[in-house]
Formats: sequence, structure tokens, C-alpha cells
Amino acid sequence: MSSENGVTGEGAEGAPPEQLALIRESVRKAKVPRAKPRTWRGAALAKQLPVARVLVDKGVLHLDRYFDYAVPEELDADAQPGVRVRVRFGAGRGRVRDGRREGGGLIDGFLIERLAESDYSGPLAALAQVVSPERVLSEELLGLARAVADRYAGSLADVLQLAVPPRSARAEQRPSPAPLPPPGAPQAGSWGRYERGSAFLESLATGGAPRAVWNALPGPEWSEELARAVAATLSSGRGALVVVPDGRAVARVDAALTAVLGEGRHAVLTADAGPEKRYREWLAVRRGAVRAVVGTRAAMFAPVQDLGLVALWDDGDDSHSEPHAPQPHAREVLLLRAAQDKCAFLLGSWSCTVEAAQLVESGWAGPLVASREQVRAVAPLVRTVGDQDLARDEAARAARLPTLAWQAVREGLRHGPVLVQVPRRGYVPRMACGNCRAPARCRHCSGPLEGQESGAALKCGWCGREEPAWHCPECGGFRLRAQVVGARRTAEELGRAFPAVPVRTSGREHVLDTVPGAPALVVSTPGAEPVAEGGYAAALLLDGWAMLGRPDLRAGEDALRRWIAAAALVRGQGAGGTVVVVAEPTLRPVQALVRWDPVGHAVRELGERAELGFPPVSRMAAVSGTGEALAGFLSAVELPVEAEVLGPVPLPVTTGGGPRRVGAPPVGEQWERVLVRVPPGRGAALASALKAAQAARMAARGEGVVWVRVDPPDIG
DNA sequence: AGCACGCCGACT
DNA sequence: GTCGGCGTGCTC
Repeated sequence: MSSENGVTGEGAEGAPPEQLALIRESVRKAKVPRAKPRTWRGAALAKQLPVARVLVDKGVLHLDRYFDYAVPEELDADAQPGVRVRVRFGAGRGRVRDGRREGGGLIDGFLIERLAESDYSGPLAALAQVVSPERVLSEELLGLARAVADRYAGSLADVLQLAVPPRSARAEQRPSPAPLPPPGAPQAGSWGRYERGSAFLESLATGGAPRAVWNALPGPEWSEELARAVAATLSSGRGALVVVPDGRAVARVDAALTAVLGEGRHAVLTADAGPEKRYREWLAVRRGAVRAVVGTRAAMFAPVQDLGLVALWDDGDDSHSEPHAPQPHAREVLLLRAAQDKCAFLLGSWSCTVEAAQLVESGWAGPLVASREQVRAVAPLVRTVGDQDLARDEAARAARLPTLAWQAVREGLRHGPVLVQVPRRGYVPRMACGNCRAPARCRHCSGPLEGQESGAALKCGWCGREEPAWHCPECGGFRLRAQVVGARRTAEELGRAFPAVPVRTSGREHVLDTVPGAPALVVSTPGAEPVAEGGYAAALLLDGWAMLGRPDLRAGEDALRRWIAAAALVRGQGAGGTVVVVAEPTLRPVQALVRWDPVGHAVRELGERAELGFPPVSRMAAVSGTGEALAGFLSAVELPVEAEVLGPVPLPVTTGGGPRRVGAPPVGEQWERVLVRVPPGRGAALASALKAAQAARMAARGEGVVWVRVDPPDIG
């Protein structure tokens, strides 16, 4: 070890650390060249490993650089890897005031590791404070955070902000309960309904790391099935983590875990628990007192010790997408965790995303599915009402309520509650074929065509090219129509049509958890459907057009997922359960609903995405900023050679007032956006290029900010 | 981002 | 000579 860089503990006999700055001050006055490293001669430093490598928590500024600090002797014991520290961080060589050296202000950081010496050639400042001896940042969590930062071209500090909850001293003071010994292996329960279900549980219980995409049968059993997978993993002596989309799902899995495991074996991590309780639960997990976790998306980082299983429910739900930078998706984070910890992976849903299908198609995960007979036995009968039916149906055109729907509701109400799903308001209409309703796409890059004012040319939402002579590649038609919105009124009319029956509503403001099994009309927006005791007798899914006409790539998948989520609450067709969907029966998502084949739908969708160069087969990133800032960024970034830049296109100007959209430019500023697309396998190269350019831009003080978003959710 | 350092023109 | 303009670059 070199005494040149000082921090070797060699100078313990000299001046106290505060005087270091004075020493350096006099050195400077003596005009010794500054390049020569000076020593911390005289500082009372830790005798072993006197250097602390620290991640300074200061936004995007540093982009994953560590800074070395000297460890004063009195902090030696507490300054362990993983603790929160405070350090002085600021410009210049520091001023001297009252005999103390003062850099910038005190800022927070994490102690990453202790070293014998630093590779930094200047003098080291001392750690100012160890905030608490609790080692919150484990090596695994750091590795995961780093992988997530790389995947999303974000900074480590940003990811750690998502991964480590704010400290609460009171929560730290309390001792966590003593860990319980592993439970015995559970029964397979209803996992026997799936072809390889029992084998999957067996593998978990014997320490294996199976990976599966699980297409769950409709009905309420899924939460118990998840709980049994957790129990099997615990019985192997390992920990397990379950991430679900919302508080209602957490409550279901929580109850199932209590039923299967008993009290005290699992923690619940949700954002709405309040900071102290949340940190207390998190600490119990970190300390190894609790080995099983269920929670919403922030729990994806839960520091479960000796992780044996990560499980995710309903990855198509967009609440799995973290809104804070760098906006990681729970599915991708859990994929990274499964790879890093070599643990089992379970991705379950009633429906199926293209990403899930890709995991199976690529061979990374196996399918966990029930036989067609099983599906037919538990799924409701699905019927459709398309345009032709509506055209023939004069009464329906007036009331917008088709006869078939009317009959299904009336018949259903004789046997129990009937669910009516109405879409939420607020999606942008885009252009589709007026004849067959296929979305109108750009012939160059397959982006969505956006309608201008009537008469004006169509323009691509991705590359900005005009389309002067569009015709439909599906049916040859060349009439366009904007997709229409609006359905709440239909439900109100429905309520008036059945005056003897109570109408209950469940939506954003007021979400019902369950409804009794008595006849009632239950009007709900997607995602807010209450569970009915004994299942709904029937469900009516209104305005499929609105759902399918949504601008983004996932319109079909999303519509199917929402329909299936509602239909999964309906009794099986053997028990008379019926679903009526008002949508064209020739459309692919509608057919998939009728056949109850979400996996087949996702597989076909995946094939198409591969052909068109869409994610998740290729990877995309969106970069946005003012025209000037964007141009500057694009001229500086060294993209992988395969990368394709689409655009720029102007973004809609954010207007003041009303709810601010996440990811929208500052109010009143005209921003532009490009999409960058790379082929399979080049995602990491793309992310690293974008990150490097961002970092260089910060250092060079480039004009204006650009936002980088890997896996943009709204690509048309 | 702050903040100090440094290399140029007008002042006691 | 030296006080201080803001252009550059660093922060352990």
C-alpha cells in the first residue's frame, strides 16, 4: 500500500483530521505542484481498510460514480458496507473556517465497500457521519439496482431511491421478530388442475429454480395457488417474493398466505402503509426475520434473503410500471432478479402479454397451462354483438343496447349479480380503416397514422412522414374513421331499464371489493370489478370499439386482458355463466376471448411484432426534448450501428390546468421526440450508449434537458 | 448544480 | 502591481 495516497493509517501520531486542510493550505502556499498527491498524515483513521467507497446520492449528476472517503477511527466500527452515510460533497479544495475544512453541503450516500487504499490521487475527505449502523444495502440489492440502472439507462442513485425506503429511526430501534423455522411442504392443492402444476411445486419444494409463465384458470383460486408456490419455496429453506398490481390483490394474497402458512411468516409491503410501518416491514425482511413477501410494485426490490422464488401476477396491468425514473417495469426487474439470484420465476395471469409469450417462445420459461377441457369447464360462454347484428337491430340502434345484451342481462339477473364493464374516459381517438377497422399504420415504419383536421393529410406518429394515399392493407378500403369514445350513458340507461334491480358502481373514486350473490347490476370500469360471491351470473362488456381503438400497440392485448379479467369473475358455462361482448366477432382479440385463448393471441401478436420490428422483439427507447436539445443529443450519442432513429415528431404541447400527464413536457414548451430502435440482443448496447451520451451532456453542460425512456409505453 | 480557480483588463 | 470579470472544470 502506498503512503502517497495517504489513507493507510500510518500517520496516526500527527495532527487531528481537522487540521489536514490547514496542512494543505500551507502546502499550496509553498507552491508545490497540485498534481502530487498529498497525504492524510496525522488523521486518526481506521487501522484496517481506511477507505470507504461511497455512492453519493445526488440525482443524475454523477451517474454511477463512486467517491472515496477516509474513515475516521471513531466511525470505523459502524462504517460497514451497506450503511447510510453523510459526506461533504462540493467543489474546490474546500474552504477553511474555524479550523474545519468545509466542502459543499452534507449529503446522503451509501457506503458501498471498505478498501485498503484508494485509486484517487488527491486527498480524501473524511466520512462526516454514519447515519445508522443498519446495513440496508446488501450486495445482492446493489447488484440488482446496478442491473436495473443499466437496463434502463438510468442512474444507480435513482434506482436506489426506489429500492431502499426512507429511514425511520423509530422503526430501526424496534427489534424484528425471531425467524421461524421453514414450514413443511404444502399440498399441491388446485395446482393439480395444470398440466405441470404439481411438478412445478415439487421443484420449488426441493430447492429447484423452475421458470414458468402461468396462464391461470378463471376464478378466485389464483391467490391461493400463489400462496402454495410461496409455501413450497419456504419449505426448501429459501425465501419468496410476490408482486401484484394493487392493494386489492395484495389483500387477497395476504389472506391466502395467512391461510396456507399461518401468522407471522410473511410481510406485506405496500406504499399506503405509511413510512414507519413500511420501513419496519422492510427491515424485518432485510434482517431475515421474515422470508416471504407480498406487495405492490415497490416490493419488487424487497431484500428477501436467500431468494428462491420471484412471482408476478398480471404483468399486463400498467401499475407494474414504476412512474419514477428510470421507470422500470416489475416484470423486467424480477427477470433480472431471477437471473442474478438463480431463483425460480413465476409469471401468472388470467391473460397473457406478448412479453410473457416471448419468455416461453424463447425457451427461457416453460408454459404452465391447463388442458382445454379444464378451460372449457370453468370459463363462461362468450357471445359477441358485432356491427351486422347492430344494423339488423333497430331497437338497439336507438338505445345503443343490442337485443342479445338485453336478454343476457335479464336472464342473468334471474340467477345472480350481473357485471357491466364500461371503459374509462380519456383515450385519444386515432385513425382506423372505415371498412374493417384495422388500425391505419405507416408504410415505412409501421407507426400509427394520426388524423389531422378533416381533409388534411395523415401523418405518422413515429417518423412524421405524411401518408397522402392511404389504403387499408387488410381489406383494400380507403375510407378512414376516427375511433369513437363514450359508454357510461349506456350503463345508466341499462339501470333505468331494470328499475327493480339495485345498481352498484365501482370505479376510480370508489372501488368495491366484493358484492353479494343477490341479483344486482354492478357497473364497473376495467380493473375495479368487484368479486361476486359465487361468481356473476353474466357480464356485459360494452364498447369494444373504444378499447380496441386506443392508440398504442397494446390496444388488442389490453382489451382482451380487461375483458378476461371481467369474464373470469363470471360463473363457468356449466353453471350458466354468460358473457356478451359488444365488438366485431372477426377481430382477433374478440375471437381470442370467445375461444378463451389469451396465450394463442399473445403468440400471434408476438409474431407480428417481430415482423414489424416492434418491441419486445426489438427494443426501443424514446428520447425527447426541445428541438435544439434533441438535435444536440443525437449528434453526440454514439448509437450501436444497427440502431434506427425514427422521427423526430413534435409532441403535443402541455397546457396548464387539468391533470399533468407523467412524462409530458413542461407546460407550454414545444418538445420533439425520436424513437430509437435496435434489433434483439442489442438492448444493452442501446441503453449504455444513451446513458453515456446523457452523462457526457451533463458534464459538457449541453443546452437543455433531454429525457430518455427505455421501453416507452406509448409508442403508438 | 454550486463553487473555486485562473487568466485577462481598469484601478488605488 | 492587484482587484475582480466570468469562462472552465471538479466535486473523493
